[in-house]
Amino acid sequence: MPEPRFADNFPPECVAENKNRKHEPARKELGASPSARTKEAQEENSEKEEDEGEDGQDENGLPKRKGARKKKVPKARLERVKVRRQEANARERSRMHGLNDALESLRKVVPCYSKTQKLSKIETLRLAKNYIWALSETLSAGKRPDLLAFVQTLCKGLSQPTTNLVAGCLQLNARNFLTDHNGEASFSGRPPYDAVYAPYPGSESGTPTGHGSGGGGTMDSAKPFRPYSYCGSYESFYENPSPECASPPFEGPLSPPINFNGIFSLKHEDPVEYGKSCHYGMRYCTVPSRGSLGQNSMFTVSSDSHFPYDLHVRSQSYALQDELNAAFHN
DNA sequence: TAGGCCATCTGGTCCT
DNA sequence: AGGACCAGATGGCCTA
Repeated sequence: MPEPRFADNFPPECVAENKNRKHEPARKELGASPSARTKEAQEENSEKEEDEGEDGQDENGLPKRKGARKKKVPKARLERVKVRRQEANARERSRMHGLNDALESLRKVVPCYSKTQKLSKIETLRLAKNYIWALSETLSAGKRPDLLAFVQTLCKGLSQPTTNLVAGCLQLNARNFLTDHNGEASFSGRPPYDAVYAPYPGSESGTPTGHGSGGGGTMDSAKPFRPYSYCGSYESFYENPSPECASPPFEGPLSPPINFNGIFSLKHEDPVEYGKSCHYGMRYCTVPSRGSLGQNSMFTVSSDSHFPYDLHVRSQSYALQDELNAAFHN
């Protein structure tokens, strides 16, 4: 039986969503952009100048010498050059659109995806790098992550606004965590599976509790709890001590990633798309490693939250939350 | 209004 | 020759 390849488990739209997608030429007709139009106008003008420049002046306003006169380029050739340039521009546009689509796919699988307030390109890449690193570290450790360490890794090198955004996301979803005596973060409350797939009883909009629906911080205890778990233990295969140093070496096919999205990230998106784009790791996390955890919530979110950008946390007295706040606001 | 972000154009380089 | 890729330049939009 062949080993499952990493990409096999990615949601198809994240792997090959653009494979067969042709950027329709109509998306932006050749030279249709304002910039293109001005450039074209410039080109036309320059061509006119060339045509009219037979006995005109050079760029310094001096009369052109006969010997310095440019060799006249056939108009057909000029046209051809112009057409080729336009085609090249169209290809370049298409290429950049593809790049942006890929980036958008990336946005959807890193923590804190919001349609309304997108991460910038550079922040998306940074967050993705940190995210991969944090997951790798978690896999290496072979145990549940320390929440604080995880989010600190996640926010390394991010701008303050992005850090705040991530903080908002994680604080909200951190209510799903409760710390044990070792300071480890354990999952509690709504399991990731339900968070991704299941409707939300008691929520008219079908919005997950705390996802801006004003759940009032009540935990949903109606659903049977499927504990968050690791899918297996992994050998440590990274040598670099910090994500800032270098990327970890690739040593062969890796197992699918654990889906931390279901725990950490807010998918500020309609549920269908959310499920489509972010569930890829869940199917590998079906073997419970612990029994059900308590329903205690470490965090509550006030009902007047305007998540994720205007987040108010009610239970300021909780220790872990204080830690998080301190970390995020330093 | 300055600064950040972005889309687009453009010319150069490399590869097929 | 032509396409892919890249980086610099430019202008538009948005926000603090």
